[in-house]
Amino acid sequence: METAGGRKRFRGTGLSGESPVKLSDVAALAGVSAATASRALNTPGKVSDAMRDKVRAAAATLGYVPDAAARALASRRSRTIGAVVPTLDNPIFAAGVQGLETRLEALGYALVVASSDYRAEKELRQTTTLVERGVEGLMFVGIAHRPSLYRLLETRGIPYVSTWSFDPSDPHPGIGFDNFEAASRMTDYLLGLGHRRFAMIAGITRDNDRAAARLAGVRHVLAARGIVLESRNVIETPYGVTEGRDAFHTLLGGRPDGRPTAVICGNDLQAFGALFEAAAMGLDVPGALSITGFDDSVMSGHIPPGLTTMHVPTAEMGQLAADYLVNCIEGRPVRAKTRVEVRLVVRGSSGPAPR
Amino acid sequence: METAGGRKRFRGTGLSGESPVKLSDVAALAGVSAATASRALNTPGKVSDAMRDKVRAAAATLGYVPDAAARALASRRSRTIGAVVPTLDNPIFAAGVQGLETRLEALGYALVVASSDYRAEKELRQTTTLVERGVEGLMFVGIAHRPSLYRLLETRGIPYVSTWSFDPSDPHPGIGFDNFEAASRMTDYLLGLGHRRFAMIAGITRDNDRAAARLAGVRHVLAARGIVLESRNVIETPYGVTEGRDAFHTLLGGRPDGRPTAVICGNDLQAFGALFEAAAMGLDVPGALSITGFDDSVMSGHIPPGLTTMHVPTAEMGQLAADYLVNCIEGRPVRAKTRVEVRLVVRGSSGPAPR
DNA sequence: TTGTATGCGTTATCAT
DNA sequence: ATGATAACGCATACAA
Repeated sequence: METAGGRKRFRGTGLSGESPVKLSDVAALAGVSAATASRALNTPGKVSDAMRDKVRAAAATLGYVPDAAARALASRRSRTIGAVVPTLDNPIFAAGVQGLETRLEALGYALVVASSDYRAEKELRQTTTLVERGVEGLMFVGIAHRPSLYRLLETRGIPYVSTWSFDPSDPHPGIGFDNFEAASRMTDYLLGLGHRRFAMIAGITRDNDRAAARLAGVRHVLAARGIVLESRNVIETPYGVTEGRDAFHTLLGGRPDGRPTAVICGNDLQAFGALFEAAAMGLDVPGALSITGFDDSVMSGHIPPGLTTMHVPTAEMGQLAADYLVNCIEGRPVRAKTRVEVRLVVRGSSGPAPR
Repeated sequence: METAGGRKRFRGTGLSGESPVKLSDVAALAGVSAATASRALNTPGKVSDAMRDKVRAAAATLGYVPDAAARALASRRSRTIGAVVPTLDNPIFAAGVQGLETRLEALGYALVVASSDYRAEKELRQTTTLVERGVEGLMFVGIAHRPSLYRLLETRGIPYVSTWSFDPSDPHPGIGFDNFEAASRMTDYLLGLGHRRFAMIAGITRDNDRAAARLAGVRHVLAARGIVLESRNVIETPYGVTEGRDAFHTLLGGRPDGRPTAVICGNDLQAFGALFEAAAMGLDVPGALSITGFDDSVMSGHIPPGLTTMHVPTAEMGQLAADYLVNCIEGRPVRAKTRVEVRLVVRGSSGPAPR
């Protein structure tokens, strides 16, 4: 099966040759068997010191780079984990992925990312391709996933974690916080300030349990006080500054009386938009009304008058996700559900209700 | 070589069994050979329609998921490309990665990301691990890389592109713009407004050609007009709002006379910081001085009084990088160097120099 | 069009 | 401690 004339060339893609130096070459140069070379490189403890050095030297001089595919096939380990996030365009998720990557890197794992565009269906597809690609663990955002996603993972015994949401009643592993409770806390805070007329600029709740829980949390607390969040005072719109701005305008425009005195936003971007539009409309914040955000992104503390928001430890969740997954993979004990701390950060955008 | 009693169990990591359904199982169920099953799944055109359907049905009922490692080993194709960026914490890079991922997804490739933390040494390490992991192409940010990085890639014939920088004299493939020229243009604009006293808040120039080129561009244009950018008027600091704010304070603080009338920032985050600090210091922008940014991030158009900045098509660069790499990999013709358009966006933060 | 046989580079199992 | 050798699951050149 030898091509006439010698070695077969690898030119599968018409590109110049990839490094043909394989483990057996290293072994040959070192004058040992491939098995020993493999051991010397991967489990140095299992060979003599002289052996180890000899093989390492040979590998170095040859510029040997192991083939991950072959290694994965033989060992059934890819040392790769996947993350499926709504989008990296939201800095909040980007930060989480950064935290995940940093930790994984330290643990010797690579990270492959895919985006779902906030759609459960696409999330499922992306997950499938990641699984095909042999990831050993997966991180998701939120807990609202297609049932078949869980089936796929559980069938194959692939560890996974949801982040951003913590729900004791959810049977799946997760690292996050209770969005409902956090939103409730925010609402309580505003009620304590004397606000009674509320509006909410929420994220799109479909396929997004965080957005839904935040809206529900606000509704719940208000209802408990006998305050109904009328539908005309709730706008669902994508997370974004422009969207927040438009929503705020719609909410407050042409309604001199009965205006809300507190506008709760589903995330900081929307809140920034609300803040900007309020300024454009000549509405004093927090004098005429209070505006709050969610996530505590970098700008929150800087934008005048400072955005009252809920701090979320995004990078930490990513890091914890990395630890959780790697521990699972490597057979160490893990806690299936971890709750992270969120913290209400009061800044200038909120204040006592105008009387 | 059959373990007594039957099938061997895969329990390499102590986890529950991964899907034992392999291509040969599908083939068996369909009553064909593995080769045909492979063809039916991967190159449907090469088998009869009946065959195709039969195999697909079998694969579906068995829940077959191909093993990427085996496939990669046999085909010498991983259908994975890598990206090494300074950090995803900078939304600008996150957006680029998002553009890359979206396009790759459409092209049937997966993306593995790694971060360099703005350090060339780490970038090299990360690249090496990505290469070991079998990526077929690589995207980088900037053109200042370790020489051995290029050697590694060229030795193995792995396609790569740099983004964010365009330098005709650089012999490597790239998609980006001329940071020097862009910074020059910004400076020209300010000169045209009558400014003569300049300061710059630059990014850390070490290992960062973009930051260095932007600073150099400003210096060059000013020098051509006989204006020297004194060192006390230049601060190198990490990209960030707080850093920009601090730098601005240092630059403008305790110097009532001879103050710069134009502060050019290396990126938008720094410019936001400058803007906020100016407000805090009671300095009117653009009345007392002009402030400019770079990148045109989402907030630029919203933050009062609007940030004059250089628009950079981040997502587009990511998308073009995807196209470039995939075309290389699949043997299609490519243009090694692509220049993208940047555009000066004039907003409220800049205006005529105070007399 | 379909089947057969081999090889991909590494790890792991068994001897020695 | 080291060596021989069989998987690992799939793709592909070649034969039919």
